[in-house]
This record gives sequence, C-alpha cells and structure tokens, in this order.
Amino acid sequence: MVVPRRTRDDWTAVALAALAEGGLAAVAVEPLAARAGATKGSVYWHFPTRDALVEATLARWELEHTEAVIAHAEQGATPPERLRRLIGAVLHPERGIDIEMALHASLGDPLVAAAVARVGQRRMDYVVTLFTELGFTKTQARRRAVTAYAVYLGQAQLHRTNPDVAPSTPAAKRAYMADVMGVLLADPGPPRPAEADG
Amino acid sequence: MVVPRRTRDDWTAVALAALAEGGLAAVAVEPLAARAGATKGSVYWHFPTRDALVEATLARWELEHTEAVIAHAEQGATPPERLRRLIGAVLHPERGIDIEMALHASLGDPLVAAAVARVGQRRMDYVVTLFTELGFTKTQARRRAVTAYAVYLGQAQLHRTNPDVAPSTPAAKRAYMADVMGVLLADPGPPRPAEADG
DNA sequence: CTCCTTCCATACGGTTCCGTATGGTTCACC
DNA sequence: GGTGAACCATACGGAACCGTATGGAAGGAG
Repeated sequence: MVVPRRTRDDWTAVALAALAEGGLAAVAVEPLAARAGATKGSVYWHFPTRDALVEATLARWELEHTEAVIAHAEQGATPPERLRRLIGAVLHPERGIDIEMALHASLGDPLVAAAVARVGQRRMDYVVTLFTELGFTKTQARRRAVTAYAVYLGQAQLHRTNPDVAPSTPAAKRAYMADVMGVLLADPGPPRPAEADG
Repeated sequence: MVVPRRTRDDWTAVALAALAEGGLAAVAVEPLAARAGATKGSVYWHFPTRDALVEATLARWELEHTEAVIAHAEQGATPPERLRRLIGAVLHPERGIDIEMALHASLGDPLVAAAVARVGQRRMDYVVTLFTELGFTKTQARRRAVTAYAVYLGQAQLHRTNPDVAPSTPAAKRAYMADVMGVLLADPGPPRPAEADG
C-alpha cells in the first residue's frame, strides 16, 4: 500500500479550494485533513499552527492572483481596451473570484485584512496609471480609479447576492459593458485648482 | 435585587449590535447572553433555536434598514439630488453600514443570503425608477442602476479594505461626488433596438 | 396569601475545532 | 540491512458553542 506524502504546497492548494467553497471558516485543520485523506498529524508537521497555514495560503494567493487581473487587462492593446478587459473580467468569472469574495467576507481576520489591503492597493495603483494613460490628470485619474475599482468590487458582490439583475445574454453583456465604458471614460470637468486630493 | 426582564426585541437589539461588531459569528447565544448580563436560559425561552434568533434579527434589520437608504435619498428635491444623496450615503457612514457589510460577509448562511437578496432587489428597483425619472429609457435605466448600485457596494467595500484611497477631506469628498455624479449621469448612446435586456 | 404563568439560572451532554504527545512507518544513504 | 530523519496516524485534553432539562424566582389574578 503506497502512502501518499504531502508537501506544504499540497496543503495550501487544498486550503485554497476550501476557501473558495466555504470561506475562511472552512480552512480548518481537521476538515482539511479529512478532505485530503490524511489526518491533522500531517498538517501540524508542515505548519506549526493553523494561522501559519492560513498565512501561507494567503501568501500563495497573493502571488498567484494579485497580478492575475492586471495581467489579464494588460493583454489589451490600447488603454481603453485594457480598462474594458479589467471591468469585464467580473462578467466572465474565473476560479479566482470565488477566493477573492471569500476573503472579502473574512476581513475580520487580521491576516486576511492585510493581504486584501495589499492586493487592493496594488490594483488601485494600476488603475490609476491606466486612467493617466487615458489622458486624465493625476487627481482626476485617482478619482476615476476609485470609481472603477468600486464598480469592479460592487459588480462581483452584486453578482453573488442578486445574480438576476446582472446582464446574462452575450448581447446584454456587451451592451452593459459599452455603457460602463462610456460612463467611466466620461469627460471630467476642467480641473479646479482649489480642489484638494485627500 | 431587581432582576431585569428581557423581551424578544431586547435580544434582537443585542444581536444587531453584536452583528455590527463581530459579524454573524458573534451572534452566538452564550456570548450574547453574557453581553446582556443574562444566561442562555433567557434566550432559549424567547427563541426555540439560534437560527430563530438570527431570523428575527434579520427581519428587524430588513424592517428598519431596508428603506433607510431609500428614505434618505428621497429627502432630495430633484432626481439628481436624490441620486447624489444615495451614492453619497457611503461617504457619511451611519451605524447601518456596519451591519450591512457584516451581512454581506456572511452570505454563506442561507437566511442571510435571502434577506440580503430581498433588500438588494428592493433597492435596485428604486434606483431604476430614479434613473427613469432622470429621463433614461427602461433598458438604459436598468443598466445604469446596476452600475450605480455596484458603485455604492464597491465604495463601502473599498472603504473597509483600503480606507486610505477614499477621499477624506470635505473638499475632496465634494469633488469626488461631483465626478461620480457626472459619470453616472453621462449620456448613453442612442438606444439600438436590437439590444436585448437580460 | 395562594396559585399559576412567565421568565430565567444552573447544570449537563454533545459537537467541532485547536493544539500536543507519542509512537509508528517510510525513505535516503551509507 | 541498519540508522536517522522525514512524515504521518492515533489518542488525548481543552475551549467554545448548541441545545435540553429542571428547579426556582417574580409578578399578576383571584
């Protein structure tokens, strides 16, 4: 009888799967071990504590998925096309979005909050550069980036709570995307110098 | 020694407070009882089970907070002003937003998911009428309503994960709001009859 | 004052998870 | 083929929570 050995990465992989399905609470040592056909003994050999497992899992997610949205957007040729791919990513959900929503639902955990904050900052920075490339001033770009990223997050959320309100048919999706693009690229008023930026 | 008696509403009030602070997980019978200076005996007299307590708490929240955002918006004189008040509500957070975010973080619970879906539907309906009043066609209004509500949700989320990116000073808030308004009210293209609405 | 209902505290058993201890198995390498 | 390290199963104690059982205190009706 060949007994399968596990590595650290095996456990973080199982943890990511559990995270996507059942949220952070599902990343529990004993259920995870059962899921992997092993026992706690293995987990506690590879990780000193459950928090360490969570931390390693988050680190892996950051590595693999932080840049995923950005990389996807960067496949667009022009800045507007890149923005389009960014916003449209929500309408064509991949596996990563489940994990992301699960993490947003577990901001009570300090480790999760820190990871999500880092990823959010990184993406915001990218979207700011995107709007800068689109001809917005720095201040204007920052404002639009907040709105654009909020649309991204809100869309994902809305898709979970009220899937019926989201456009479903390809034609509807295309029309909706066109509208969102028009909205986000709307001409800002002339920059009033008095305005602060905080 | 006068012993304080508790009512059903007392317990849902305590549950709402715990919900705002610690999420659904904090709505646990024993900690709640300790918080209220009582014991489980009282809770299990007023409610047959913990789920019943959660359900009653959600029902109360729906009653008291579903229409809160709408009522706040309806204080605006004109449709644009109403939209402005709706979106701006996130920038001036009241106590309700904590509970709402906590519930959005606990969509894994079926009771919570149902309540949040009902509230979301109700609000979406309202925003659609808002955009209709603003002169949009039904199809256009639906699209803009999705975007507007997504901005609302995403803003709230972003405020929790990356509070630094949100505008902080009153001047910056005003400028940001003006930009968001301009964005959401941007003229849609002419309605192409071929477009579906799913 | 008495009695009955309402309300609550205490005590208990059961479940699920965390973390530790300990002994056994597998593998590399000599 | 023996030895030490890597890997894992089993068994245990403890904490937090759910739900039940039961006895008792508080307050109104008579």
